[in-house]
Amino acid sequence: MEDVAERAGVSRALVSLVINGSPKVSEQKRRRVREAARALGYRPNLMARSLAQQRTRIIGVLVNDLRNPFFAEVVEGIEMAAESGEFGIVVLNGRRDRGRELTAVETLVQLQVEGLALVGAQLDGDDLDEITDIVPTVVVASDLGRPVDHSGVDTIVTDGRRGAELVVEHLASLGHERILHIDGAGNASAAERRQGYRRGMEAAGLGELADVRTGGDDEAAAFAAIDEILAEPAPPTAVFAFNDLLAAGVLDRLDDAGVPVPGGMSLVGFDNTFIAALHHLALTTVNQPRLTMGRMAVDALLERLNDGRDEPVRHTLEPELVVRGTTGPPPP
Amino acid sequence: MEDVAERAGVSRALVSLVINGSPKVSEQKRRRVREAARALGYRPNLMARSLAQQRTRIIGVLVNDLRNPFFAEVVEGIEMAAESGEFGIVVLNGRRDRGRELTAVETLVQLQVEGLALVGAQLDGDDLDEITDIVPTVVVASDLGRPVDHSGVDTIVTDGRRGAELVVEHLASLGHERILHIDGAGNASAAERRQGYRRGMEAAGLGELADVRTGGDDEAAAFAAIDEILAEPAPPTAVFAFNDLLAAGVLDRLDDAGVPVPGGMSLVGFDNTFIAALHHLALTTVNQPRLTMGRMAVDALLERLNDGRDEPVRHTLEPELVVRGTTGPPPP
DNA sequence: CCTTTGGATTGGAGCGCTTCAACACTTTAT
DNA sequence: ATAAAGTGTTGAAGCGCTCCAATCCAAAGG
Repeated sequence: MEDVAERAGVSRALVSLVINGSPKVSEQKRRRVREAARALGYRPNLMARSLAQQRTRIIGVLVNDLRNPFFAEVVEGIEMAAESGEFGIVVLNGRRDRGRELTAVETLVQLQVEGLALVGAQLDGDDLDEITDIVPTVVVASDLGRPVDHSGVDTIVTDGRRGAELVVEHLASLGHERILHIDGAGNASAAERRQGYRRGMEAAGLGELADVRTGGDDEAAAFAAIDEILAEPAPPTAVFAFNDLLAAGVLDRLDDAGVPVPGGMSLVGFDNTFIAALHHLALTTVNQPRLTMGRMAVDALLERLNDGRDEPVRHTLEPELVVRGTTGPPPP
Repeated sequence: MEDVAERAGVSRALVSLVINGSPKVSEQKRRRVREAARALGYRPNLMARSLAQQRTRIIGVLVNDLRNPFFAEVVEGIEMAAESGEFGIVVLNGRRDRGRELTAVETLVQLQVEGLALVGAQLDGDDLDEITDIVPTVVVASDLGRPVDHSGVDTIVTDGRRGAELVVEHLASLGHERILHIDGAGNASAAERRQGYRRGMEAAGLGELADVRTGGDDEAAAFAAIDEILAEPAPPTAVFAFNDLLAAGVLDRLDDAGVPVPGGMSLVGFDNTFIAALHHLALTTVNQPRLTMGRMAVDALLERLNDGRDEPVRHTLEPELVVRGTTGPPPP
């Protein structure tokens, strides 16, 4: 910067003004500074700028698992919204490991991000106790354990309970009774969907038959559960899997075992990722508006940052059942 | 930091030493500083630290498209390797837009990243002219236009030419002659695969029948091309798609049109993403070792950063044909 | 006893930028 | 003509940290 100033015959302060597009700089000097900067290949140092300016214009994003297309799309939504709000984002990947999530959040805070978006994070309220009154936080696609007492935290979720209920209603209306749920284990939104499943079963008068097996959040997690149920005397006629990835694993395993879908078994996923839409899978699933969720997350942060809102906000989006080819009437 | 120092009854310098784990601090003061830091909820400011230290220990990653599981996994490989090399990464998403890629690279440079990894980037040598002698750069899963004259750039690729040849060999050996390639349009590695396809066709004595249509890099891009060829008098008996996502789109469209696969048409993808492995797709494809590519990319950067290497290096990994269920003999 | 030695601690300069009060120079109003 | 009100520009302080040279202190050596 020094060099640019010298070459343009002005002060460092003036260079700063030009770089930041201040209106009160004469056209002539502006041109000269621009030219000098180009000639010297000058690039402002973002670290120094942030330090001096006491703000970074960065939103930190912690994502549960980048390989899951669902999360990847939420992140894209966040990115697009951040961009139009003149913010950059830094994405850190928890890679399905809670410990890593914790250190990632710490890193983001130290990076002085102005807002924090946790996408599908496994962290709970206690983990975030200190954090949330340092930096505005929004939790997307999952939920903290204790909803109300974190006034610094906003929440954007699809109603997983309702989503699960829709699934059960759909299956029950097709005539299914033994409907099994393979859950998301410790996953962030697993509890909610389990709960919705149970309620749905009860509402359908099938409370007695409710049965939940431990799954996880990727294809492999489904294998054990499927092997198990197929070995039982009275296997279910329908399976509701925690998410699309898991459902894909179920589908593979059923295929291995020679069980036709939906002829021998109906199957439903969750998320409506692009995988579900592939004709050869044609997975019945529950849609979550991913881009919208991302956008709303950023909006929530921006309201705090720009408009000074300070009470927590919670947006619950409506899930939507998407019926495709993996559900049908139970076998006779 | 000031406050911590005061509370612990030491100087700011000593606090710095403790935070950075210097060995020459008495056990007693170390404890007192630690305690004061905890009590005050002190968090070091990474920006200030980087500025003072004149290094960030950050590797910048620019990725073509986060929604493509192939790239997402390469990034995971990079992340894991960076972590064990004591580096952090900052991921920016080009979202399939070359202009955005350009500004993303600029942002990363201004962020003072110590190394730059471009994953599937569309940028070419000219775009990177200035950049590469500011910061060590590695190009992964794609290729710059001019290979040799960028001494600051390393390259990690799977041999796309060979991969495409393998595909054609496979199809030809099954008896196919009218083998069509739906390409990746302007995509980074599209040219290479086109070339391999052409070579393969010639080697198989099918040079005359070589036919390339414009595709893209996601499912939707395939639709027009498929509609087009199905309307022709002598449609191909096999399609080689630029990547798995595109192949999935092809599969859907063929399904719509009632063309059985592989009975009526054989289909091959590229990348061997998890989608290809789904039983219901069972896509024949070409494997790229994604995690390995990510790791090698970081290794290349680290060699420059830590060991001072300064000649360019190029690692070409061997692709591997993965035969699944979408290829078979041509219809009679 | 004084000097060395070496480990522990500190003051202060400096990293590259922003920003604010102060200044210099024009233009306009009086 | 002079004061008032802009316009452009600049010097210098300060952002939160690191790190070097200087200092301090206690133990060891002469």
